[in-house]
Amino acid sequence: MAITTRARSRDEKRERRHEILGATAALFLETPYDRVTMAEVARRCGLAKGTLYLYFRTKEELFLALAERDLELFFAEVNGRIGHTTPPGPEPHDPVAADVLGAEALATLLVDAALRRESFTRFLSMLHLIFEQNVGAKVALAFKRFLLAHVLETGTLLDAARPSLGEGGGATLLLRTHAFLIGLTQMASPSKVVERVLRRPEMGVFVIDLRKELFESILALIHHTNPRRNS
Amino acid sequence: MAITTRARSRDEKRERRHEILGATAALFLETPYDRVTMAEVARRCGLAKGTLYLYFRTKEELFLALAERDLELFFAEVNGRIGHTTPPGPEPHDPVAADVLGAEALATLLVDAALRRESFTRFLSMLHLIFEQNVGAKVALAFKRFLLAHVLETGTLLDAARPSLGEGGGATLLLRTHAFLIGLTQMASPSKVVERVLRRPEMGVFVIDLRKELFESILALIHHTNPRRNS
Amino acid sequence: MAITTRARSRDEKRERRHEILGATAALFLETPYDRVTMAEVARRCGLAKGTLYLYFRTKEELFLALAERDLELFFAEVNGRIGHTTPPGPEPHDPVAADVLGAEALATLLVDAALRRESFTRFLSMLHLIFEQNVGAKVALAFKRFLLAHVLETGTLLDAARPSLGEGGGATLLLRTHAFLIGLTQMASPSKVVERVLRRPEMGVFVIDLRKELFESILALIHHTNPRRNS
Amino acid sequence: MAITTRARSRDEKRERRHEILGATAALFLETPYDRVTMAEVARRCGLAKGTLYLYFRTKEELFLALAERDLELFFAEVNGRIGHTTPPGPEPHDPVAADVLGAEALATLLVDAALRRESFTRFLSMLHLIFEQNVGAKVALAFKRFLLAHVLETGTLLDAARPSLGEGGGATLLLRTHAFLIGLTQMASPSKVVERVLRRPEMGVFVIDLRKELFESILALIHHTNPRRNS
DNA sequence: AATGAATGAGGATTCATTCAT
DNA sequence: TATGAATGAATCCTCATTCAT
Repeated sequence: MAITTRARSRDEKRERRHEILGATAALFLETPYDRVTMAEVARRCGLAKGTLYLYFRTKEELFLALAERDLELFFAEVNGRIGHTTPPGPEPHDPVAADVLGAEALATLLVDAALRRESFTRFLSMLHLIFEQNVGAKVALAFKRFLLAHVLETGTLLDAARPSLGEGGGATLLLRTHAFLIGLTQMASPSKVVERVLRRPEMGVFVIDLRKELFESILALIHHTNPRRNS
Repeated sequence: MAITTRARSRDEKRERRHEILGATAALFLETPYDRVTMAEVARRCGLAKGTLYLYFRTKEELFLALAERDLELFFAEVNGRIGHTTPPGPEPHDPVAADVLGAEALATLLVDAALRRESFTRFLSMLHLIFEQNVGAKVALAFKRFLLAHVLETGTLLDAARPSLGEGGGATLLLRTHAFLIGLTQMASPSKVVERVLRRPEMGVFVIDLRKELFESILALIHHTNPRRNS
Repeated sequence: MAITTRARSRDEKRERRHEILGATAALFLETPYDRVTMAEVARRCGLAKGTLYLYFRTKEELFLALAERDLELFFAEVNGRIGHTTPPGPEPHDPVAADVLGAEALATLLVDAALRRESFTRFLSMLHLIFEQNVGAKVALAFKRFLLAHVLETGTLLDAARPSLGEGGGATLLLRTHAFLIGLTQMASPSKVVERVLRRPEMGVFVIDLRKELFESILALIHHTNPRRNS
Repeated sequence: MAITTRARSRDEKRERRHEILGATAALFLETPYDRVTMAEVARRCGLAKGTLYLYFRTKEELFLALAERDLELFFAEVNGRIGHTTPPGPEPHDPVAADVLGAEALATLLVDAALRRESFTRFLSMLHLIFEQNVGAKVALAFKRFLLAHVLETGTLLDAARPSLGEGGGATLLLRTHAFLIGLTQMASPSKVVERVLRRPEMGVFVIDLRKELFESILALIHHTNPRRNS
């Protein structure tokens, strides 16, 4: 696993950066955020601790970069699938003629994109924690700008594909999806201790089918975001 | 503020416990969870550090107790207001005859109860973090049982007051509300750094009116949880 | 060496503080400042690292406290010996009648006080280095005030004992002594490597008799500080 | 500023060495010694870190070389001005007939040479710190020999120009000047924190006019170094 | 019941130096 | 000669928890 070659070219460096992100993501899936140590990340990469700091200036920036990567994949998938939406067949449940994208299709799309990578949801719910730690204003700003650009872009695509969401409805839906995703994840991916507790039969109520819950809730949000729906 | 007397009787001890919880809550509202130290909690109470451990065996138990207290208040308020619901006047927007509790009234009720104490939402969103740290199985089980009892009880009350939620719909609605509340809180109560970033005009999209967002989303969930609604 | 008892009373704590200072001084005499680690200091005291931080908030404060202790002893000795100065016998070398304290006596006094503790001079020459590191404005201010008070007090005593120094001449002399002491110490107490180099016969010029150099230089300063001397 | 060409010839290499020294000096004037990093030095030169090590084997050697450069300039200036000393006019203040160089002229000369380059004094006071770190015996020896040669040479010139200093008095005066310079510099060029503290009105005693102090003290030393003076 | 001194494991980060290219 | 990616040792400080009084 030890890395013998030096990342000299721009591509090699990008590759190495990628490796670090990969190792971090893998580790993070096994361990809570503040138990993830830079030392262990380095060990997993076969790199020295100091080397990590050539690629990421702080632990927080490393995790932020990881979040960016996953967010990018998320938005890319959403965008891609909006583009490939099947033509506007008649859709009884959705009376607005221009809605290329049916409510259920949209919900499915968002759920799929959100749950494709297990790490994605964990990162989302860690973001605020990271921001409370050692993040400079500059980095925070850059991250939020990155997020903003994506939310606006994808939001606009959603608006176009489903006008019944209303002006800016796409962005709003994305944010609400985000919020719900965070909340559900925290309930659905419990710590070791809680997991054991939830195995007891009486705790069935707390055991959540993340996909199903997310789907139904997003569907509800989609319907509700359409103010004209019930008229 | 210094406490000089010993808490001898059961009541005095309960009282002291209460004081500790109050000080912790106040401190937690000013500081991120992992910056809240037992030393500072003790200082605020006018107690010695060691004394805290007479009342709570670990930091996590202290916070769990705090969460319990707030959850109890939350459920009490919800229960109380369900009980006082005005009689079943005709409600055009809600065709199910037996629904004593209108959708908007229910949403308002939940939002009010959730947002009454500022600390409540912060605790909810910290729960998973606490559980990932230093909580014994016993304590975790106790807490979840406590929560379960309340969810079932209040869920049943909701089912009765609004049959259109369907069997078990009340509990489900509570859990979904919980999830959404967590997610929204994290988005709506940013860290110092993020807060400054969000003051920029272009970041308006990310600035959230917690009450409004919560209300609309819960409303959507209520409507959607009622499968018979559109028939 | 391990410390088993807890320093409970005010006196015991003062004693423990003292022990820490002692261990630090001893260590500092063997090792350059930035090789002195808190871990080693703790080991020498038989204390845990964390315990040090109960008595000193940072490494810098520890060293500043050490400097204060030595400075206090220095000024105490100077003050004491000024007080005990022999009565104003006729002093051919020093024509100013009121000068209770002869030039050579004064120089001897200062040199003795300065060189009594080996650590003293090393601290003086480290002070600026410490201040360039991790010292808060508050602590810096406190230290300088402490120093100021002593310089003024002892300066005034000197003025009284030797009016020919002129108004404020005592304080000036102290500061110049300080400066010369720093410079000479750095030349006279070389590092291991330099020490070996200076053993070579040709390097004799660089080998300094600290006491003699200091004495002669201070004497020169005393004479010069007296503007009336050559009239 | 980036350096693109390779230094091939001996002259080009000398030139490059010079550039590195210049950049280091500039940086050192802004930053305390142990905050000066090789990385930053390299950045300022427009060179890679590794390249520095082609010219200087360690950080300490780099600083030592810098000190040498400044010392050479210092001695050159002193030597030059001794040579240009005005012929032995009658000098009332200095009765020794052969003294070509008046006491005040000599003091002025030394002060001018010492304070011409701001970096000089800072280097002097850093020397001991550097020697306590990572300097090999060989390098230390070389440096001390360099210094020795200059001290002896200039000392001899001084002895000749001012016989009243006594045999070897020139060298002694140089060393004492050195010592005083070091001490005063540390008192007169405080760190950021201390600087702010010293702005307070009550701290006036500690604010030093380096040139004036140095001049007066050197003058005192000159007078005192002349044992025949008062006969 | 209350105290608070003592503990000590734990982790991020820096930076001089090396060496493969 | 020049590069700069990689190294990894080295260290300060925090803080939940314990336990002797």
